[in-house]
Amino acid sequence: MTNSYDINEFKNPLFTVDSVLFTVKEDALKVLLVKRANEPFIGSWGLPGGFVDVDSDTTTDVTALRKLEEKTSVAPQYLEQLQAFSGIDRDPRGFSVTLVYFALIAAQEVSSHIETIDDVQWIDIDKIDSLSIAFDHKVIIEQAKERLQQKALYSMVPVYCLPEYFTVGQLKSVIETIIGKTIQRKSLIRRIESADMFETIDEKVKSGGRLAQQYKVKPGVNIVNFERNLAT
Amino acid sequence: MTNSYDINEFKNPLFTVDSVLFTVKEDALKVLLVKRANEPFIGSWGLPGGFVDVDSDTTTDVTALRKLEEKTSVAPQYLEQLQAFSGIDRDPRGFSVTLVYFALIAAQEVSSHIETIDDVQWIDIDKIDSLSIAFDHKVIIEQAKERLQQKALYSMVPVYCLPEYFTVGQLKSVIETIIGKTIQRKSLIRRIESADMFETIDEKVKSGGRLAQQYKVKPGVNIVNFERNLAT
DNA sequence: TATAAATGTGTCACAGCGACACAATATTGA
DNA sequence: TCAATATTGTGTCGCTGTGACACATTTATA
Repeated sequence: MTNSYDINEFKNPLFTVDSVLFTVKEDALKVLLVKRANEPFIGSWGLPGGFVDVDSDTTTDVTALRKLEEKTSVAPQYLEQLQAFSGIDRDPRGFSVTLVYFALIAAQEVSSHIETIDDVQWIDIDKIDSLSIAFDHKVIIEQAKERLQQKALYSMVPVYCLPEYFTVGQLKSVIETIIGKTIQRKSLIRRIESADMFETIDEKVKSGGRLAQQYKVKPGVNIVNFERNLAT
Repeated sequence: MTNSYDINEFKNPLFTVDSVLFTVKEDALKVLLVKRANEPFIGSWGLPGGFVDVDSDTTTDVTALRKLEEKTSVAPQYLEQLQAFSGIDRDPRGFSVTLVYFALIAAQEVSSHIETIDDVQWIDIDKIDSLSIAFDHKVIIEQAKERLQQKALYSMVPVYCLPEYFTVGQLKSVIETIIGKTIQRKSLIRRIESADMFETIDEKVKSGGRLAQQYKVKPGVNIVNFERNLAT
């Protein structure tokens, strides 16, 4: 009934899973890149990823998480599928497909681990152009950036670049770094209050001026999409 | 330099490309389904799709188009990637990945061809639940529907369910069928005028009342995304 | 010729964002 | 001690785009 042998498998495309892991650090949007240890493109920077382990990975989501954890030692706070990139030319070994994920994490969560390694680095998104990047990963990163920027206009995803407790000022700063424009504090507060996805923390925190209210994401809550974009 | 032999290829996941082709016909949202001629799920309805032909397909987009044209004899007016679905259990032959596309076409473009065949049919989206559908295609169709509904709220994609020339009334009807709610004619006209993606046609057309203005999509124009959603 | 049916227009209310003034509360330095 | 400064938080006005709805326009039909 199930053919363990399939005529098409001979020419199955090469299939990999890669992730574009973003964070905001030092007021800049950064991407996690890995110095490639294997051919092709050995020595170039590329996205963290690899082949599916069909014996242990139950889905490609698991593959993406596994590969990210190998490089960062922690799971990202946000993960979603971006898009698949395919083509006859993008890999010298033949027709290939990369399923790309788009992930977010707070810089603090990984920085201590990253700093001890020199083949895994946070690269400033504005410096990608001047680097030699493997495969079509430069294009992929660009598309992931655009998706993140879009999402920042109509959803609260940027909170996943922040630690568990955060202030309005921190979130405002992260959003502004992502979209490359300033936004109104007032508009952000209105959204935080109407979204109903955050809890206020009793203890306030120093911030250079008046003590700031802290928030955290309500456990198990879904990301809210607003019906309107912020200023373009 | 290029290894024609790769250790991982032995356990490469099964990779296919499927499409959810929508149209609006008789005031209902329909999906093109195909009666499966092969195992697994022989005899069940499933999405049109299949394996990549790595010798002739330059990208998976081409695969999706090729498979759709085999069933409808024409190319869809709109095609975009939806998402990949993967898992160890979704195909009895083992770990598999389906890259799913989401496509739109005017019913008139295909109806004459479809009607002569009985293993390819437009199925009403509300009747999917009561059918036996192959693989996880029921879930996939549901997700594609949600994406289409979202897009209908902030973009003009629904025009691709209409013939070249269309009226405001026709577009209004198609949108309402997709999202399952009524919208304001006035709001739609405002969007048509501000989007700058349509040309008016001199010749007006009968519509049961006053003659209706006709529109067509400007050649080579991109779909406009509005900054605000229609009523939810 | 009146009625029905659809198209097209004018206008008001409402929601949410932008802008900005201003109040509140912390730190810092003279 | 107190003014200057910095950041947070609030109040409010204007603008834009959608919803709602009335009304005018144009066609077919009885």
